[in-house]
Amino acid sequence: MLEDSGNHATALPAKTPRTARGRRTLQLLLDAAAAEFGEKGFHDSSVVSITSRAGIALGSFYTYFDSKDALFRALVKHMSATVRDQVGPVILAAPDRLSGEQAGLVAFLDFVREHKELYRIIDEAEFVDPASYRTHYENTVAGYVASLSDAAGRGELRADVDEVHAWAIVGMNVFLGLRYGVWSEDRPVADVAAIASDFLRRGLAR
Amino acid sequence: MLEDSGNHATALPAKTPRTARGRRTLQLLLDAAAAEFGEKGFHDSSVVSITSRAGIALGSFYTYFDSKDALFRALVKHMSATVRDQVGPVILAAPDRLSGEQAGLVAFLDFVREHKELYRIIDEAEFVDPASYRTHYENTVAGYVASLSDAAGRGELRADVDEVHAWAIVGMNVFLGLRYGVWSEDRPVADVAAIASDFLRRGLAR
DNA sequence: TTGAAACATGAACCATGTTTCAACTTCATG
DNA sequence: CATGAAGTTGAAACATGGTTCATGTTTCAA
Repeated sequence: MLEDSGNHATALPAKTPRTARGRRTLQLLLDAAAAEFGEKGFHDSSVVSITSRAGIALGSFYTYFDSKDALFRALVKHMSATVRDQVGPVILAAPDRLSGEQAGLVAFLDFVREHKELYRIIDEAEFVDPASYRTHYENTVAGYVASLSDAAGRGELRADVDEVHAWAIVGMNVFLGLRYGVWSEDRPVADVAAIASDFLRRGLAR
Repeated sequence: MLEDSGNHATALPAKTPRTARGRRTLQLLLDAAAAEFGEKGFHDSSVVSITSRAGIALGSFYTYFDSKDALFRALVKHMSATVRDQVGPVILAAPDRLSGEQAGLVAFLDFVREHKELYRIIDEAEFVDPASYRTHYENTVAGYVASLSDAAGRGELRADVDEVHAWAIVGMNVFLGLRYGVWSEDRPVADVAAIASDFLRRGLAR
């Protein structure tokens, strides 16, 4: 999925508001930006349009962010963390890694359907902020490698699990999210997850 | 992989050159654009920079393309077709679908390592030309669904292959290409393909 | 109540980059 | 080798949109 283990701290904007009014304005800005970037992408979005959508003045933007780039980066980290917080616990709660993966995929697809702007934003980070894009996936995969190794150690799956498997699974999940979450909802989330999970179960069986 | 079955015809620029000089200039432009877009992405690339890299005058650009967008679109279709032409035959030449997939992945990873700009360009199409991005992958998957069904019909793999499998495989290949083709060459192409292929073989076995 | 810090405003500034165009050169062909 | 079509040129027109700033308003602790 899309969770990573990046530091939460730097996800906050450089200029933390000190009053209730400030916090409200910041939230308006973040919501407007998520909608704007999700609809039009980074470059076709403008600070003018974001602030007008948020119902605040153009100049106020720079009270909260140093630049349009900084806002985008903050948003990427924020969404990245949100997905992780939504999906991570579901995987952990399962009795074993493989059924956890299935439950996690369900949670992920549900989340994506509720937040279709996720992909536009995360994917565009490849161009706006390449380093964090790469880090995002490397962290995600690192998490998979660790938990797959653990599961292998417990005898839940084949002993020779490899980093290649982890990248394959992440790629699979990302594309299933794009197709069955963002582009169309023509198949029930549970069905997609069941097929993917069965595929994975066989592929990783002892 | 990234091949699609889109029409070759529209991949050509609107203004086809009529002389040898024209064809040479067009090629200079396409090469310069691939390098430029690959390095800087669509928005940080400029027509000025592309033409200067190609060693031609700014104004000449509009002899060959109606706009910067049109050039980008032409390039996406061109690269898309190139990958398909490189990988497709390799898959076809194999004795069965599963070993074809392994050989195809090897060919794909080799190609990506030689053309690291591929991802920057194809992926950015999601923002510059969303319709063709989606079409690209839908066509790719449609090809997979067809050939997997055929293979299932021949008894090479499980009878209940689904579109979900195809999306999973495509996602897997895309991410393996990104990680082991573009980002790092720390593992031999053959090893990556062998692991992925074994994974797939088990997942799709009868 | 008060004053200093936080926040809000939007016109103006500024940098960048796409596209046009009219004058010019090279090419292909009868 | 003459002629029109194809291709070339780069300065200038044009458009866009990020960022700054001087001024005004609101908040909140003392």
